[in-house]
Amino acid sequence: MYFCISSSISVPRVKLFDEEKAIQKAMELFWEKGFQSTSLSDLTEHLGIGKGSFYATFKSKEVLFDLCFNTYQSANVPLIEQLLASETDRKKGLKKLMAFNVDFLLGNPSYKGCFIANSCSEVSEDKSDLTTKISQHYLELQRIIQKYLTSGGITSKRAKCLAAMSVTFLIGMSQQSKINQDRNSYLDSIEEVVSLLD
Amino acid sequence: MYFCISSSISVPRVKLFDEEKAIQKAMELFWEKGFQSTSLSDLTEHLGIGKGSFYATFKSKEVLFDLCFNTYQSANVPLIEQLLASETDRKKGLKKLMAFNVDFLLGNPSYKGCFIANSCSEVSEDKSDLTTKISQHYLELQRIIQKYLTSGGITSKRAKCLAAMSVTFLIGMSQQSKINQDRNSYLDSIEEVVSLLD
DNA sequence: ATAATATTTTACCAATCGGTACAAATAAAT
DNA sequence: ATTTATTTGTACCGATTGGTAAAATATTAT
Repeated sequence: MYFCISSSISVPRVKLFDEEKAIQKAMELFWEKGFQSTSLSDLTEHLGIGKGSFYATFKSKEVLFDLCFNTYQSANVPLIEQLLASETDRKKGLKKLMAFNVDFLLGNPSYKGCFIANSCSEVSEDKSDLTTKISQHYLELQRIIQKYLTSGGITSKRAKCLAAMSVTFLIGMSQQSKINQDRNSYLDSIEEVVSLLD
Repeated sequence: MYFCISSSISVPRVKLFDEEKAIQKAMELFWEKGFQSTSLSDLTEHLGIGKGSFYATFKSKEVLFDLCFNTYQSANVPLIEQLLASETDRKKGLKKLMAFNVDFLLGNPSYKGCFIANSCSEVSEDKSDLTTKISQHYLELQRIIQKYLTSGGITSKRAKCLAAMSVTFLIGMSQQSKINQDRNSYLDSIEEVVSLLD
């Protein structure tokens, strides 16, 4: 005698596309075109899936954008920390970070700036959550740089100012890189900025 | 004896709305929302005119945007030149320019950054003319600052670097101001930047 | 093979997009 | 007041927007 409690459970077909890779692709598209200018058609076409699959896996365009934001952020922050940790000389470290940013911005020919810096242009009165996410990202970035400088012997107050200034400068390069791709000019500017650590 | 060639010329009604003021209003709207996110309905509603009048006076949304760009630019460049000219001490002058920019960015509660810096986010592969316009604006701004510094005794090479760095920093503040309105933080950063002139 | 179940495609939704055509309204000159 | 030129508001255009519903498809367990 069997106690067969709802025995007929069938496991159906598995997902045919890799969700992680889809987010990655979506991120690249949002990165290149921005949130507003990226249409559902753009997304489904670029991801190679239909609308039904899109809304079945990601609830909406905004939710997917949020996922992309998180993906970008969680990939870049450790990169920055690691980059700074690899250089004990504080001036060289900050310079390396900024030069890396230039390579990052001018590396691919699409000139799409930085995903998060670009997102500053997508904020509106009804997207306060995005605003806070961006804000917190830059606060974290500033905190990382500040900590790096203070641990190098710079006073806390000055390190905070220099870190804030660096973040602003990095954002500036991100935005300006869409217009001006003069690599040497950026490197010269960086040289000036880091000379503040002399 | 008269030579009356086509005598029956009637002068019709005059325009009912001030085109200049309309451009001004449109500029504020584009400034606040960006080009893409500003719809024709937004424009006609905000300008208080119908669609017919809109396309009769301005050929298209893009043409109007171009007019707004020119208006903004031709209003701001002289302001910057005048501001620098009013201060002989170079460090104080640069500081005044940047502090003015902070006031400008944080002055109104809409947090809409700088019209031109915002426009960097509107460029796409089919808008190369906008790209060049923005590029030329920043080159001019850089040239103004560079000239200001060289005439103050700074070497040409260094003045160029400092000017480029200043422009990047100004763009950074413009973009960041949409997210972070910590006025004192910006002022501290400015203090660091201008200390390069010591 | 068949049943079960998740996925994907297709068709469709109302709303809005930028832009056009045209008739009604209006003001100046006669 | 009529004519004339021009601007104006209204209606409308096809295309596209983000999003939904359900039918069709594919895959696995039985």
